[in-house]
Order: sequence, then C-alpha cells, then structure tokens
Amino acid sequence: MAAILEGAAQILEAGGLAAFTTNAVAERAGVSIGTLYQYFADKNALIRALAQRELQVTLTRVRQALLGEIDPTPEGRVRVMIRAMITAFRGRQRARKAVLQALLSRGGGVELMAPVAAFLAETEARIGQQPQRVFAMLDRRQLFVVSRALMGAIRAAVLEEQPFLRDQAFEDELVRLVMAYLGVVPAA
Amino acid sequence: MAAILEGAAQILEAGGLAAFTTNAVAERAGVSIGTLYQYFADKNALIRALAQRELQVTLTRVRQALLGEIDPTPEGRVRVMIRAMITAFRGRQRARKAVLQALLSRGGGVELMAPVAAFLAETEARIGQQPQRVFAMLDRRQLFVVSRALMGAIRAAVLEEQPFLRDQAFEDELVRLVMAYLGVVPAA
Amino acid sequence: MAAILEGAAQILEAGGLAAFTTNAVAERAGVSIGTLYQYFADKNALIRALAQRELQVTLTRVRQALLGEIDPTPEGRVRVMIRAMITAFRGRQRARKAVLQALLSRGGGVELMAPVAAFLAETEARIGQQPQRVFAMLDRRQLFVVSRALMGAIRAAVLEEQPFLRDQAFEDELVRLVMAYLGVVPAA
Amino acid sequence: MAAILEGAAQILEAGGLAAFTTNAVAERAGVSIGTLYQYFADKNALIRALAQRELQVTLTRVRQALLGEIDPTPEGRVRVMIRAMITAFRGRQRARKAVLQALLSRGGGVELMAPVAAFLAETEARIGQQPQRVFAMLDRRQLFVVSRALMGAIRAAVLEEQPFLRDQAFEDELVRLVMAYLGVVPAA
DNA sequence: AATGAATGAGCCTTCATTCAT
DNA sequence: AATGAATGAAGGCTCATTCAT
Repeated sequence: MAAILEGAAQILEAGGLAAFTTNAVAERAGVSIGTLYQYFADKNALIRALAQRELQVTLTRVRQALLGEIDPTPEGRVRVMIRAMITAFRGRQRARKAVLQALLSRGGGVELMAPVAAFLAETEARIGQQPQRVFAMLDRRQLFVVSRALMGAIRAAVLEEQPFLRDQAFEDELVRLVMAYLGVVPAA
Repeated sequence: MAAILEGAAQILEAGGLAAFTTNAVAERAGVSIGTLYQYFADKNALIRALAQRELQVTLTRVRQALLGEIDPTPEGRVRVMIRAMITAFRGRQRARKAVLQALLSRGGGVELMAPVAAFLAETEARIGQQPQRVFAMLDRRQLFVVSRALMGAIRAAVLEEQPFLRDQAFEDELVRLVMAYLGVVPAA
Repeated sequence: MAAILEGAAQILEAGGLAAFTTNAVAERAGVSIGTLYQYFADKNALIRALAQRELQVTLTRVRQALLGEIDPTPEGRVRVMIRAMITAFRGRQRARKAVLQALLSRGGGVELMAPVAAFLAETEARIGQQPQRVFAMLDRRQLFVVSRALMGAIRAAVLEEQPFLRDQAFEDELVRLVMAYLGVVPAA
Repeated sequence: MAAILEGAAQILEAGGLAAFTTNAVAERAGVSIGTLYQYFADKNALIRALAQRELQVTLTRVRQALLGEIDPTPEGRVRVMIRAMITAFRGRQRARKAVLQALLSRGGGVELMAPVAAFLAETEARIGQQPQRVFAMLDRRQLFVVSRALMGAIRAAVLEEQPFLRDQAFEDELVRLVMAYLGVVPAA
C-alpha cells in the first residue's frame, strides 16, 4: 500500500495528471493492477489517500519546523509559521500541484479545504501553547481572511512556479502582510 | 458559436469538468458535433475560448463597478477595486470554477494567471488615472503578494462556498488587509 | 471542372493521399464544396476523373515523344517506346503515385490496368504503322509478360523513388531486356 | 495475437482495405477492441505485423519450393526461383493484395519493397551456394531491373487475376525473359 | 492475496455529403 | 449554378475496472 502511494506520487511528479492512470501507478509501484484494486476501491480512493498522505508529510514537516522555536515575539512566531508553510510546499511541487488539481477537477474543493483548515487549526493550537496566542483576537471571518490570503499567495507562487518562492524577501513580505493586518484589527 | 459557448458553460455549471465532453456540449448547444468542430479546432480551443468569454464578462462587470467612482481617498479606491473583484466572482460560480478547474487540470496555470494579471493591470491603470496611484510604490514581488493574497481569499470564499462572501464585513476585512499592508511597505 | 481536377492533382502532389479530402480539394480549387459535388457525384467519381485526366496527359506526352520518330531499326523503335513510358512517369510523381494508390486502395486494380493496356495497345498500333511491327510475333501471353515486366520495373523505380529513374543507363537496361526477350522468342 | 492476425487477414480477404477497421478486426477475431490494443500499439503496427506474417508464410513456401533442388544448370536454377515466386503469390490472393494495398496506401512503398528485396537476396544467397552464382555478374541497377520486371509481371498477373498465372507456359516465358537478359548483359 | 489478460463504454475527431439560401 | 454551414456516421484509441486463475 505504501509502495502504491509512493508510485502514485512519482507518476504525478513525473508526468502530471495526464499520466496518472491506474495502470501506470501499478506498474511504477511494481504491483499488478489487480493488487492496486485490492487496496483501493477505485481511482478516487487512491487520490484521496494520496492527498491525505501528502498532507501528513506536510504536517510532519511543519511540526518539525515549529519544533525548537523559541523566538517569543509575535512576529517571530508568525515568521516561523509562514516559513513552515512555504517549506511544506517545497519539493515534489508537481506532485503536490497534481494532487491539488486532481482533487479540484473532481469537485473535491471542500474536502481539500478541510485538511488545510485542520492544518491551520493545528498550527494555531501549537502556537497558542505559547503565552500569547498570536491569532487569538481574530474572529472566524478574520482568521479566514489571513489564512486564505497567506495560502493564496503561496499557492499562486507554486502554481505560477515563481522563482522567488525560495527568496527570503518573499517570506518577508508575507510576514509584513500578516503583521500589518494584526496591527490594525480591532479587538473582537 | 455563441450557442456552443453557452452550452459549454451550462454543461460545466451543471456537471463540472467530468461531464464536459465535446459530444455533451454539442448536444446541449443544439448543434451537431461536426458543427462544434467547425468553430473550435479541438477541445482545448473550446476551453480557452470559454475562459476568455468568462473573463470578458468579468472585466465588463468590473468596469461597470468602477464606473462613476469618485471617492478620492486611497482607501476608497482600494475598496472599489475589491468590491469589483468580489462582484466579478458572483453568479455562475460553478461554471467559473469549472473553467478554472479545466484550465488547471490542463496545466494552464500560467495562462490562467495571465488574464488575472491583465485584470489587475487594468484595474491599476484605471485607478492610476487618479492623482495618486495607490499601488505605485510596490515592487513586482510586493504587487504579487497583495494581488494573490486578495485573490486567494476571495477564491477560497468562492470555492468553499462561504456564506459571508456577500457580507459587507468580509469586504471590510479585505480592505483592512490591503490598507494595512500599504501602510507598512517601505518606499521602494 | 478543370479547376477542380487541377486542385485535386495539386493536393495529391503536395500532401499525398492522406491530405486528399473533398473539402481540401474544393478549397484549393477555389470553389465551394457544394460546387464540387455539382460536378462529381462523389469522391470516387473525382478520383476516376483524375486518373483519366492523368492518363490523358500521359498519353499526350507519349504521343509527342513518338512523333517524328524515324529510327527504322527495331531497337530504335523499342527505345523510343520505353523512353516515352519513362517520360510519362516523370513530373508530378507524387500525384501520379497517389492516384495509383487511391485507385488501388479502392480495388480499382482492373480499371487501372485497362487504361495501361490501352496505352500499350495504342503504342503498339502506332509502332505497327511502321513497316516492321516489333511486337507482332508475340502471342497474348508473351505480350503480357514484356509489357508488364517493363511497367513493373518503371513502376518500382517510381514507387521506390529510385534516383536512376532519370539515368540513361536505366533506359539502356530496359531496352536490353526487351531486345533480348524479342531475340529468343520462337515464332508463334 | 495469432487470432487477431488471423482475423485481420480474414477481414482483408473478405472486404478489402475499406473494411479493415480495428473494431472489425477485433470483432472478427473474437476479442474486444481493448485486447487488440494490448497487442498492437496502433493500426499501423497491426498492418506491419500482418505484412510480416504474410512474408513469413511466403518465405516458408519459397524455401520449401527450393528444397531438394538439384538442377545444376543456370536455367534450372532460375526456373526454380521463378516457380517459387509464383507459388508464393498463390492462395489468399485477396489478403495478400490487401496487405499490399494497405502498405501502399500508407506510403509504405519502400518498406514493402524491403521484404521483397530480402526475399530476392535470400533466394540469391540460396542459389549462390551452387558453384555458379547466376546473378553474380549483375550490378545494382541491372539486378533491380530483372527483379522488378519479374515481380511486375507476376504482380500484374495476380492483380489482374489472369487465368494463366497457373500455366506452365507463363512460367516458361518468365524463364525465357530472364535467361535472355542474362545472355546479353556485358560483364560488369 | 496477487496476478494481468480481457473488457467495453465512451472519448475525441474526421470528413463525405446534403440542402436551404 | 453556386454557396458553405451543418450534419452525423464511423473511426481510432484510452483506461478504469473485473475476474478466472
């Protein structure tokens, strides 16, 4: 099962959504197509599992990025979070993009956003363990705006394959954006 | 031709990308498959034309939203732009989403963003006719960050079908986000 | 009508059998597809007419080649005939080849051979006007063998696009072949 | 795979090139269209395989015809070769003709001739094992002329469905043609 | 559990032909 | 006579899925 998912990710990374056929995945994974169907009810199940696995990887990476964080200032904590998000999107960008596309083209918009929301919540919670919860004063709508704005900028950079995705300056601007917003939000 | 595009939009609206086959479009449009191919070289050409048409509609709507605008303050102008963007995304959300998905699933990420950029440029230009150009002091990267952040938040609201997409408060937050960012950006 | 046939020949010459569609022919001829069907019942009729026209051209050319012939020896007359055949196949080889293929792929083998036979008969007759009829002593089967052998060699040179189709030496060998055969045939 | 090829040959035999569709072949072969494509990359691959198979049959038949040959005279050897060629063309003429047509209508003229050339080469080699190589003194052009002339005559007899294809006298004339030519060719 | 040959619905596309104007 | 937009049967091909071994 792990081999199949790995094969799926590789196919996606190498050839994009167009090359992502069940037969191709099975072959790459080194199993027969029959075996693939023993573990996944259909192609959709495979995609869902893949998305979940990618998310797992992402979260793990983010958690590690957050680990050992000590900068006590709000800006320091925001920066760590943003860096974690950017980092999470690096590597296997094509596979990640493809999973995203696959999910989208199947109308999985909502399902897609649920894990993202979970990720944001978890990040929030983790940060909240610190004395001052950076986003604590935001209401639902405001949290939605910052998080999606942030994700939107990173997502666009990934999708448009912008070279500055790796630049420090890009991270700086995102931090600036969030901090500025936090600075002007009235107490809820 | 208009009938075919309309049929295509309806199919997309009703069944998403999965239902979007050339045969289905032709049937919905009330023409034969042969006729469809007399006007569009292939399926991709149809999708591109559709995307362009949707964009035309969007731009027209935005232009109208901007028309008659007189609030001279920077915030006033930013608000008008944001309202135009939100307005542009209302109505036929599924078709719009589907076109977006179609383009995405074909790797048309860049092409997709080109019109968006054009839209932003046009908006910019229009606003720029005023004495003070609101975004004039931003460099490329910063412009990317604001515009994509904004689009990301709106896009997410559309895709997640958030009910507050129509609320004044949502618009307020977006305005606040942009204004806050503009307030802290150092002169380039 | 002449324009249509000319267009057809040009299409064939330029793009081979694959490009030979009624629409393409009509466009190249500068008439509408409807007009084409006013003159030709269907695509087959067009091909047949084309084959006939090509044959006409060929025969005309052969006739001109034979005109003014004075070499009285049998070999001289054989050479003239062979030269005429080779000449007939030169120029617009692709169109000629394509007509041939089209006819073949429609099972027009027999019809194809009828004009060829007519051509041979006519050549024979023309040569026969001279005092000594070169092929007079051959029976049906023998005439078949020489003529088809000759045609076969030339045809293969055309189809295989052999460069020596234009060489004098190639003509020499064909003459030699025929003369040798004539030399050993027993009186019928 | 054998069933598919057999089905293809039957379709060709029964309906010619026009009836030769992948769906028809699959149905005749008693397999699904999917299975056909599991064994042949596309329609062309099927045709090529068919041509090869037919050639195999032909060569086998020729080999058997040549087996046990002992006549040591040049004429005896030439006769054996010619008999083999004629024999090879008998049986399933329509299928053979259709494969030929199929190859031709795809512009496979050259490829078609390659196997024929191979056949001639093999025949040559086999005959060459005898003390005197009959065609050894011919140059490339001359070899081309004899072989294509011979093939041309036989081919025409097949295509025109001449009744004397089976006659001894026909064979005699071909032998006479070749021997006469060999008799007058100057030493290279 | 694993295999993989077989399946077949259905997709995209072409092109000969028609017919109202 | 000429036009050319419209037609739609039919073709090549893909790929998710099944099932006997």
